[in-house]
Amino acid sequence: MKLLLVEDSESLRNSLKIGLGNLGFTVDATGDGAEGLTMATMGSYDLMILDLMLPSVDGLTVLKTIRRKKIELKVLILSARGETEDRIEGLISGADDYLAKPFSFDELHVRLQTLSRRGGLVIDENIIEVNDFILNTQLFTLSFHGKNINLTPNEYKLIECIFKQKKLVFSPEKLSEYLAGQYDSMSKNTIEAHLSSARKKAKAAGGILPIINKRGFGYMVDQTL
Amino acid sequence: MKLLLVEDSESLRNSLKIGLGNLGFTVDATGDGAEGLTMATMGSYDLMILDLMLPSVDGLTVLKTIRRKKIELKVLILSARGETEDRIEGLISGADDYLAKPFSFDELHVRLQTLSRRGGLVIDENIIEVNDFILNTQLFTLSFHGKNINLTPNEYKLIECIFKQKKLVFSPEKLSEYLAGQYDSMSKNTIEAHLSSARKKAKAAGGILPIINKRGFGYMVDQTL
DNA sequence: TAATTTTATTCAGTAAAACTTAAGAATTTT
DNA sequence: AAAATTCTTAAGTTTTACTGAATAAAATTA
Repeated sequence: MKLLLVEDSESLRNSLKIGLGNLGFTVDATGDGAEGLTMATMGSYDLMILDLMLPSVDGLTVLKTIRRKKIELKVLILSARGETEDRIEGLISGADDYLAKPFSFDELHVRLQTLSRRGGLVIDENIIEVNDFILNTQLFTLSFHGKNINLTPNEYKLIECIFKQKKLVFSPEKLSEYLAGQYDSMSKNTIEAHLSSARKKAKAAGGILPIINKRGFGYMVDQTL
Repeated sequence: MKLLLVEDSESLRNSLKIGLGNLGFTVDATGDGAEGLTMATMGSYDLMILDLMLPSVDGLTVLKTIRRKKIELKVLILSARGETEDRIEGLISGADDYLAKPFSFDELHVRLQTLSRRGGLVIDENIIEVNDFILNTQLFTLSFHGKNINLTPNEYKLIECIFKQKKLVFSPEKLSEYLAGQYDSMSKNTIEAHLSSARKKAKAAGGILPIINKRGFGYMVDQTL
């Protein structure tokens, strides 16, 4: 699933690139309208995120050109000017969706999902979503609201194991076996320490890791949220 | 057994999600008609619970689209408008069943069972039902009318032991052995205390724990109810 | 119905499970 | 080999559960 990101602001561009990467998109990015246009023409992208405010060539012009050239591409417009005027003109010009700045990463995520579903595209089967946490089992990353959470291998494995089967309770023994392999094991406390560390990191990213303990039974995904 | 829940009201959606989860369904939920439609198309669901009143796309439209696309899916319609008019139009449009709001969780449960039986689907072999109590031996949960009852490990084990064999009387000694293992035991009174606590919790959830004492022999499922 | 026995409940002390933090060991990277 | 990261263990803390004694409530029997 290839995505082209055309966004002036370098900081936003970079953070979006990482966040969208975690969502399973292959992201190319540029801050220049003209360059974005040639990239859209040359590369075979499925989706495009297009800022209206751009140097060299204006976003609307880029969009109009793309549509004129009949390039098959879902375009999501991004704009700092939240006015209706822009919205309408943009959509008329052939945008598939519109998002006004400032926006949350989750909002963008939902829009992209809708866009790609509408087009019959599958984003990625390696993504597990729980609450607003996104686990990428191919990149081995966990993110929250587009923000990366840096996990150690064992922390990652724990979360993967639990996230993969949302309706199962994993006893510490099971988890230990999962982490250490069949012929080795680690203490219950080690599991606890890893989980604690992972929870701390999730908290630092602004979220609460949706893994709860069922005292006496084990750990599972928090279904109540 | 995958179930798709499309319901506008967030509170109802969440409580249904938990309740249906306890019944052994794997539940995905959304409040948006368009999203529900794409989910139904993409994911391989066995059952769908569909509210008629929805934002973006109307429930009936969703249903008609699903039938037109020949998606194999049992659909149960939910509606706040209890009118016959709707009922008929909905059923004609291809719904498999219809439930008018407000409804009890048990009513919904029965309908779903009927639907899944008709379709040759097995809900879950990890569910033990006694009266209106539902014990999920995979999630280690007990619920009553869709309401969760939080049990401690020993309380859970007691109920599991007794529920699993509805026609057997378990002496306190048997139960003690079941809880503590072969080489340890607990006093008769301890068993009584756990049971008492569990009964209290069940009562707080609005029900009466269907476990009775056969004086001089032990405990068993209450068959009279 | 009063006395007796059995079962239920409550409560408080004790025990155990889980969480956190920190520090040293093991591993990997540079 | 040094540095950095990660893993494991231990210890302290907090939370939750278990247990048994005391008491209350039922059921049985006399």
